[in-house]
Amino acid sequence: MVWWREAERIVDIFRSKPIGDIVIVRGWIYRLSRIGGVAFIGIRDGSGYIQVSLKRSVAPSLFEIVDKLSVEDVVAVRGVVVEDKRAPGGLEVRAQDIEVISKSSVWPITRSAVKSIGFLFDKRHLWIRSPRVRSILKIRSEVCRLIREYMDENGFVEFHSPIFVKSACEGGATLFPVEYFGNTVYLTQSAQLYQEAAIATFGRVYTLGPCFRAEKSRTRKHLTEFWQIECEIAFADLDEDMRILEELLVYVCRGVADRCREELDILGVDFKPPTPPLPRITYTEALEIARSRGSETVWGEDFSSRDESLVSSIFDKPFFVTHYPASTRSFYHMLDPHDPRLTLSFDLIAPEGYGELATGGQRISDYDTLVKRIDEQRLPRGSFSWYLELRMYGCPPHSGFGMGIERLVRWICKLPSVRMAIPFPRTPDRFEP
RNA sequence: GCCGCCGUAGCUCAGCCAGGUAGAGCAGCGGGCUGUUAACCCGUUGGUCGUCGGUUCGAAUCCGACCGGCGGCGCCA
Repeated sequence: MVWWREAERIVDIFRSKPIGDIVIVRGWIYRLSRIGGVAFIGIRDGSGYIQVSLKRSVAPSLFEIVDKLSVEDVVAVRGVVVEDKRAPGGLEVRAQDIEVISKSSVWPITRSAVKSIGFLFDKRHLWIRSPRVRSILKIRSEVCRLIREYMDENGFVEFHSPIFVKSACEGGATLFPVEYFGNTVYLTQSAQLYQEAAIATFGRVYTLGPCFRAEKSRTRKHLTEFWQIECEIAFADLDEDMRILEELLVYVCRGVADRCREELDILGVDFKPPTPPLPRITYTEALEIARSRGSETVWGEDFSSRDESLVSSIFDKPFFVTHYPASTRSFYHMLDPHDPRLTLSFDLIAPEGYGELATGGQRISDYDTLVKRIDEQRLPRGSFSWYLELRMYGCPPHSGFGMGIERLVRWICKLPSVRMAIPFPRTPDRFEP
């Protein structure tokens, strides 16, 4: 058996600080420097980073191995843990034995490469090793974990909807067709319709998973494959819907601020979780704000991204815009009983121009009203037969929302683009690696 | 779908406007240095100038088409 079969996780060494003990660490070399008779090897094992040092005078034969090392070689090191203020983190391992487990070719991502976003995404399979990308992806993982924690603790059941679907969730939306044994099906763009079926089973359900949009959007807030947290809540009205989203968002943000200090630090981000309540304004009020600041958008049109920025600049935390006109929303939105031009809907918009994070609202529960809306939007009634049938077998008021994971991570981490917030981004022009 | 910008060494870029046989920094390689943190010092390898075509005695440089990338708008999570 090889001597490095068992090893300490680097994070555990920093936690327990076994000064004077002999430990084995193994991982990838992320930094190398040799100064005459002293060598320093920075090792990364996924859990953390630690420095190994070695003096020629102490171990001349080991030093010959070290002379041939290069960055990203995978090595195992056995040595003594010592405290040393000169080492990063104040601890280092004085090597007594080193074995090269796997050699690396010359690492292509050099210091100057950080300026070249295209090159970095071409090398995304390697770039994800960097501390910054690692931090973002770790925060993404924590965001998803916190979402599940919140949903699980608040009576929601995780519900998996199909990826292959027969028809669109929303009119006009562009779908990816897939050949399916002689039929054409599409990649899902939302779990919502299936969740509306599931509330009769569980009352409250959520789905955290991928969605697909075949839109040739060239922006920093769009991906063709993205993840969202969607949920559906039986008996909830618009206010209840927003209350849950607000609680969820605050829970996730506090959790990230609490559990991801190190990662936020590496990113240089001073993230302050928003304190509730989040502001709520109506579409009509938001439009007035945008128009008073130079927007030409007229009532009934959806906001442009400029409008969104104009309005968001007056807030320092995410805010709700509610009661969008029916002309801007999809067919399933409940119309406002007080003003049928409006829907019981909302968007959650991030400040500082990061744009829309989430969207949601109350759904139409009544069969005839839903049929009427489908016809008005000139959608094929047949495509929604099972969805309509839900209205025939007990359909209480219900609401839900969807929040984009990449958009949330982007806002938290202050990233220039959602492409940074997913391991392997898919855009119209990029689907590899 | 529309608009704009950019393709020269593994990476970042200069050279292009005023056409004359390809340059720097980093990375790599060789050497030196006993505490490096983006080390430093000396030396050195490396390029069908995105592709195809045109103009020209001569094209990285001028013109056209195409390909690839980046950014903005629209659409939206």
